[in-house]
Amino acid sequence: MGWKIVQLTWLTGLLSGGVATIRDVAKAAGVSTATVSAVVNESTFVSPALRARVTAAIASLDYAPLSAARNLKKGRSQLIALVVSDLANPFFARVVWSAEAAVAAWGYSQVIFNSDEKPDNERRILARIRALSCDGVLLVPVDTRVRADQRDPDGHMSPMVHFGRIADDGRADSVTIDNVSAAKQVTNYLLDLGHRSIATITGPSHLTTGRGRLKGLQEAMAARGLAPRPEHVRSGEFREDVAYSVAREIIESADRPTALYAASGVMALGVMRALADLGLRCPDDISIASTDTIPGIGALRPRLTRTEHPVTDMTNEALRLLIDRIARGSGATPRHVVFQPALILGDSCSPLP
Amino acid sequence: MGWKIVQLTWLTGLLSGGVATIRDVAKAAGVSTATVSAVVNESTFVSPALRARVTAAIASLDYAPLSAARNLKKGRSQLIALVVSDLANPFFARVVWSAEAAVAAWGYSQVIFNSDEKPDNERRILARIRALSCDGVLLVPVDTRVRADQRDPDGHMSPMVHFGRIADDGRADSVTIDNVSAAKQVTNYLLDLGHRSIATITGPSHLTTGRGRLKGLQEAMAARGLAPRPEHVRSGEFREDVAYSVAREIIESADRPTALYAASGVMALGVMRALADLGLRCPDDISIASTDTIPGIGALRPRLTRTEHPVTDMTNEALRLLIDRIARGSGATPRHVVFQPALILGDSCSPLP
DNA sequence: GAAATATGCCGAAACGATTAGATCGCGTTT
DNA sequence: AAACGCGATCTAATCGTTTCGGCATATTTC
Repeated sequence: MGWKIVQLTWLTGLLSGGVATIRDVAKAAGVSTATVSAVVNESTFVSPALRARVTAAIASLDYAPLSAARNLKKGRSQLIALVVSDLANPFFARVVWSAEAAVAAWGYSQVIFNSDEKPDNERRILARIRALSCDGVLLVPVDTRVRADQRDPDGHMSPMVHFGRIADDGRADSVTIDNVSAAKQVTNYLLDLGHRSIATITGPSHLTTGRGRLKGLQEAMAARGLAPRPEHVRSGEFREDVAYSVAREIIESADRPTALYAASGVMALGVMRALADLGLRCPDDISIASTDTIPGIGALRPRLTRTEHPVTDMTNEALRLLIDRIARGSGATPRHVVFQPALILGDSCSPLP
Repeated sequence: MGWKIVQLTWLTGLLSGGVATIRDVAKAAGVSTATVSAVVNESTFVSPALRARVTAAIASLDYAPLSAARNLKKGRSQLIALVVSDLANPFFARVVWSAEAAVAAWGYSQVIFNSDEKPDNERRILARIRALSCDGVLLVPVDTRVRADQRDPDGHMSPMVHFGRIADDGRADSVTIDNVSAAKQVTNYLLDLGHRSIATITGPSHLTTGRGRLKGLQEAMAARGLAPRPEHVRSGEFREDVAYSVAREIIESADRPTALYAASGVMALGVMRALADLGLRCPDDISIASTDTIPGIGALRPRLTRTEHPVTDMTNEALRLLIDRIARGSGATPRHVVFQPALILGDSCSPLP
């Protein structure tokens, strides 16, 4: 029972400055650091008696293992990086929200980065992520080029899943939405309503999201022997203000379309605002539909007809892939999971006589 | 010039498995690890010749210092935790966005947590933050009780700034909005329009935000010898669905108020949706005003009259306080910065005849 | 009852960086 | 010319944890 004596000494250890270390705990409990570690990590069997002493010591010292030290030894950081292309976009805010829960559920913590659609930022961020030695990366890619700098010396890539967009020639795992299908669903709905003059405000053509949604619209129209008028096809950043001004142009132009397809939620908002400012009514003057949604869209009248992304499912799946990739290494061939959007009918589109 | 020989050996070091370490670089450049460290950190003067060799070695080995090791030695993690109370709320999504930029500007990275307004979650998160040994915490507090577990052995608190709400008896630095003033500005505006029957849907009374906004409304009315009817004062979580159902109740009740003050942006959305569903028009049937906004509110018609928070300024200031606290330790007395909200006039309120 | 095998715990060497203190040249001063 | 100072670099200890190998002690096996 010699440990009762040393038990008195931990107080000095505690008072002598910083936070309690595993050595303080070991001393207080009268055991070795190996035993404390075993108790903390439940790695090997420890007798109930010692376990109790250690647990008590941990509690009284308010000890918590320092992750920096643990990470150094284990070579992991318990960190997963989420790099989104536009944090101001409610869609990605939603992703952050979903991802936080999923990441926490897997025992990791989530570091957030915003590339703001700028390749330079993306590069900086990826370097930073590497410096932090995050265990995995969830990336909404901005730069479509091959990202050689993210490859490790063996030529493999560090654990990374692309989200929402495909880049790097599909060499990374990815979770995306079927953009073509989304646009097709919306376009077919509009065509079924009798619309023939359909305009679209879509995203940048260098992104699979922008390209795919435009392609879907074109294919759906082509299937009925139609095509959008060139001046009715406009692409630009996925931003509310961009959509606002483009919508004004389109609507004020000589041949106003009868329907307008906005390729994202924030764009739809911009379009609606343009309409309101122009004193036009939807769907009486023009039908509006979109892909992707934004929170609070429920308060908007008319109710927007749109396709919605299963964001939570997509995020969970992305994280599953990432965890898997972390566990299994970079050997396996990349997997690409594509989700299907669902058409939500509102009353922002009216049939054409 | 003996280092040319060893230069050939770094390849073996590289091929022999993992990522390059500072020792590999040192060997490749024919210098000591101390010199490499000096070059990397620009801590002491290194001659141009050596610096060049080291830089070249770093580049060819694609070396990046392992933060886990660096953090262990330096006792810092380069991480700042942001704990928000509801990631689903666009207001906090906005905070995350602003904070990301500010945090990055200070050279830190941002770890996100969502307490979801649950004290238990908050406790878990704070423990996690401690384990990660984040250098600082930006916290939207949920639990108003004293957080003893966040105090270090000296009885001081770890660097932490409260955001949006005050808790822990104001022992931590804080950045908040003047909630009373916000509610007063809105209420006075409504009163000036002639409204006398003003209802409010406000936040939980245990939060300074909920309490303050109610207090502002009451004080503004009291200043004119008025008071809201008890059944017109409803408090609940800051959520869209809560506001929706409460709004329906209030509006469908016998004595419908002529104006309704929603204490937050999402609540205002819920109210607007309730109005739309009930087939009522704003401001003809009832005037609506709120505090705090949500992105995309610009598309909403009528334009909402509201007070807005200078979110970016608030976030920047919070981070400034936090950095300061990190640098200066926990000795200094806590500072509390209060921002003033601005009244934005829309057309969701009409004068009463 | 001795040998072989488990069991429970400890000692000490890593992990990869930083940094105080030691060392080594080399130009200045006296 | 000897002593000195100083700047540039290196050596080695250190941060707090995990973990491998070893060592008693307890249990089984013949």
